[in-house]
Amino acid sequence: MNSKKRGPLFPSRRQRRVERRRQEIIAAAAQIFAEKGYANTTTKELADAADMAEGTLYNYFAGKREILLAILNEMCVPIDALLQNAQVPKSREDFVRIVESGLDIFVSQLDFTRTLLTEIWVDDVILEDFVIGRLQYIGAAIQSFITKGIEGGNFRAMDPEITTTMVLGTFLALVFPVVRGKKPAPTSHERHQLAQSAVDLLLDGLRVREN
Amino acid sequence: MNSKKRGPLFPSRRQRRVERRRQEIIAAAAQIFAEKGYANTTTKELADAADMAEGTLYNYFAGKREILLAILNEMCVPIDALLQNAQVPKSREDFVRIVESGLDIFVSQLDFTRTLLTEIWVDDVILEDFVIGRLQYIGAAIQSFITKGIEGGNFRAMDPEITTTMVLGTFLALVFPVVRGKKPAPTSHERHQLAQSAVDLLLDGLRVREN
Amino acid sequence: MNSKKRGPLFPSRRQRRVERRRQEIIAAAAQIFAEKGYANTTTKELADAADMAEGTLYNYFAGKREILLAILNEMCVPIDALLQNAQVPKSREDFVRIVESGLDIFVSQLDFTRTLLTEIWVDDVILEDFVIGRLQYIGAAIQSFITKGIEGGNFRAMDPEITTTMVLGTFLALVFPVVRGKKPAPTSHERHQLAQSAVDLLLDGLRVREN
Amino acid sequence: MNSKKRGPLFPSRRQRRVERRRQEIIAAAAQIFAEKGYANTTTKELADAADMAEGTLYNYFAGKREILLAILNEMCVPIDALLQNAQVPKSREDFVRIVESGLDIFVSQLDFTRTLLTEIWVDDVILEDFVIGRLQYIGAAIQSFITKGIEGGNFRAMDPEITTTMVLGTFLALVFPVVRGKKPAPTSHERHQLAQSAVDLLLDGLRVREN
DNA sequence: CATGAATGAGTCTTCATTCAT
DNA sequence: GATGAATGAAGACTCATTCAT
Repeated sequence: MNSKKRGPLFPSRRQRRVERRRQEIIAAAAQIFAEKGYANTTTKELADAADMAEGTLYNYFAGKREILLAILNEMCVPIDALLQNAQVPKSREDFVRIVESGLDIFVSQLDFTRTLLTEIWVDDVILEDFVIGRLQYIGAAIQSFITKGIEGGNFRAMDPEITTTMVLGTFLALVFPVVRGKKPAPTSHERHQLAQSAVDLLLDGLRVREN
Repeated sequence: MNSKKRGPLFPSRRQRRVERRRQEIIAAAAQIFAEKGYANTTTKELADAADMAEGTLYNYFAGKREILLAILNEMCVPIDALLQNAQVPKSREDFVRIVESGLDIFVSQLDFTRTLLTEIWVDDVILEDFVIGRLQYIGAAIQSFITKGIEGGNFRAMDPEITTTMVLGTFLALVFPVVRGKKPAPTSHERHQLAQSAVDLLLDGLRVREN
Repeated sequence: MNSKKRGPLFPSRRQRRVERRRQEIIAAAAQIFAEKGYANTTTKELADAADMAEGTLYNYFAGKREILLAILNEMCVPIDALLQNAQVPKSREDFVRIVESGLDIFVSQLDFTRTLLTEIWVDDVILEDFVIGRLQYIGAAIQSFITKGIEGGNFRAMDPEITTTMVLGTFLALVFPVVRGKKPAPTSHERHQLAQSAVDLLLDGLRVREN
Repeated sequence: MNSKKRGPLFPSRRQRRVERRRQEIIAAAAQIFAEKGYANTTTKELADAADMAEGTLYNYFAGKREILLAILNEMCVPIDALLQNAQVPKSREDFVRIVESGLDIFVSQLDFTRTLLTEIWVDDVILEDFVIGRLQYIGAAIQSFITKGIEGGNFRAMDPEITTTMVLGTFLALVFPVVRGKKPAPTSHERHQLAQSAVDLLLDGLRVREN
């Protein structure tokens, strides 16, 4: 068996080294991309940030764009894990927990987040490959949650789509100032409170219950 | 009176022609910038889109970046008009009307909107000059609205900041799919309904009133 | 007879107007060329300096280069007059007078002088057409002057060529700081003294006559 | 000791290679600049002359202008060496030797000389940085030489300034035709004779000593 | 594998000249 | 004749990618 092309289950020492190097590049690149945007970043800057020569980058990635795609793939790993594990929420606590987990992910890898949020406005492929499917998945989950609530007599008969939009938008708006460096990243505790407030507001609204 | 340098109230024929030409360039450029982003757009493409030679652009703008800034300035005119005229909402209807007006503006100049939303992730100057001040203004207005509601006993004592975030985020999330061409622009009627739903959801929440 | 193309002896009113306009352009252009050099001057600057639109220049000159050539032609008129009138000097006074006249010409049209002196280092055609012939003419005159002096027993048997070089070089070095704005233009009186000193030095040298 | 950043005393192989390449570029560029002048030379021409791609130039110089400045700096090295070593001349032989050395320098790097002489008419910075100081230094030395001669009773009481001008001008006029390709570069022997003749003429003048 | 010099297509910008008004 | 907007070729400079060492 060719030791150079063993599968990922038993990576050779070299393969592990390669993988480590790729991670270093990805981390360094995410930071620069986050600061200046993909198009305004030169491969020289990437190489410097990763502390290697420009040519070396090309031993690990086919080109600048592949580094970007690798960053976004990397970022999707924890997100997809969350999406897979998360059940459709059955209680307010469930809901809070999921929102909080999302915040955790986005905040714990701010550079990746900003890189993604920057590119989706410009790059159709990225939007398609990394965002749309997941948004639809999330949207479906939320809608299912709402629909069940309506059927169970707990929720008013709101348009599920606008509700979904509201949840996602709130999420985005929470992240934006942090990503743009206009607010410090919230601590773990603050993230919990943010998630609670947001879910609370979503469920019960602003107005006083008159009864 | 010197007809060549009349003020803006009585623009000479030449000045009107220049202004018209600038508008043509701005409109054409906004479309391209929206499609590909500022950094990925060449001046050649701008010129082609405006149906003129590359050099001609420079008779009307000092450079590529000035075209971008002109676009954003242009976009801010109706926004600022709305912000100036809008009173702090006193009723649900007020609130709906303002949200609806905002949607009107963003949707009626989608290219400008997308150009702005694309650049704020990357360009600190643009974020600072075109967005932050206005967001603070809007945020202050919303907070004032909420605070009054709380004082009047109509609103629950929510953190005004998270509420503001929710409003703005919802707004952003409503616009995003349209800007990215994933949804058709809503009709005037749809915009009204969207505004109503969003305000309704914000005020009363998702849950059934139990009384 | 075609009144539009009458010869120069009886210029029509229009032709005089054209000539006047050309002179205005030439004077304005010489100033700019002197300041920034031909290559660094734009036609826009020429037009502004001549207080007309860019296109108008082309009604009077075939192009930017023709303006330059016209300047140099203009400058040659008084020079050629001097060269034609000046006799081979017969006395020290003759010599002083000629040098002084040369200084007069160069100083009285400094912009033209600087323009010429700037371009001869770069432009072979200009060097050939405007300078070389005249230098040779001057050189021949000086040599004739020297040769006669030698024959008459008044001058030592110096190599006439080096002497010519010395005269011309002195002339150039006198003009340089003025042209470059490092010294004010000498007054008429100063020019006379300069000419006297230079001729004196040339004739009798630096050393004390020991007899 | 870090072999990559050793000082100039022990340049690493890389540093030597870089320096060699810079010298190649400088030599090639000086030739082109001399032929066409700085402003009329394109970076493409520079690259072709140096037998490399346009972009490669920018690995060694920050821009076109830096190449020009490097040329002039290069040219100043031997000049400054001469100026530092040369004593104020005490004898005719001293004087001849210095003039001859100057001719050697200018003639041995004709392209540099022409480049310099071309730009000083147009470029104030270059005039200031590369010429004026050195001219003043030379002028002061000549004046000192003359003053001493006057005090020692050997020289007539000429205005030292005009004498300085004459020396420098002669020098310039000697160089001009060679620089402009109108005369072949003088051989070493000819340079010696030129220097002798010039100094001789300067000291004793043209006229026969009558005693 | 690492390096970084070399490459040259591509970018933004300038400007001499033309031409419709 | 006068104007100045339009033109587009050309220029200085950048940068992703390649490849010899």
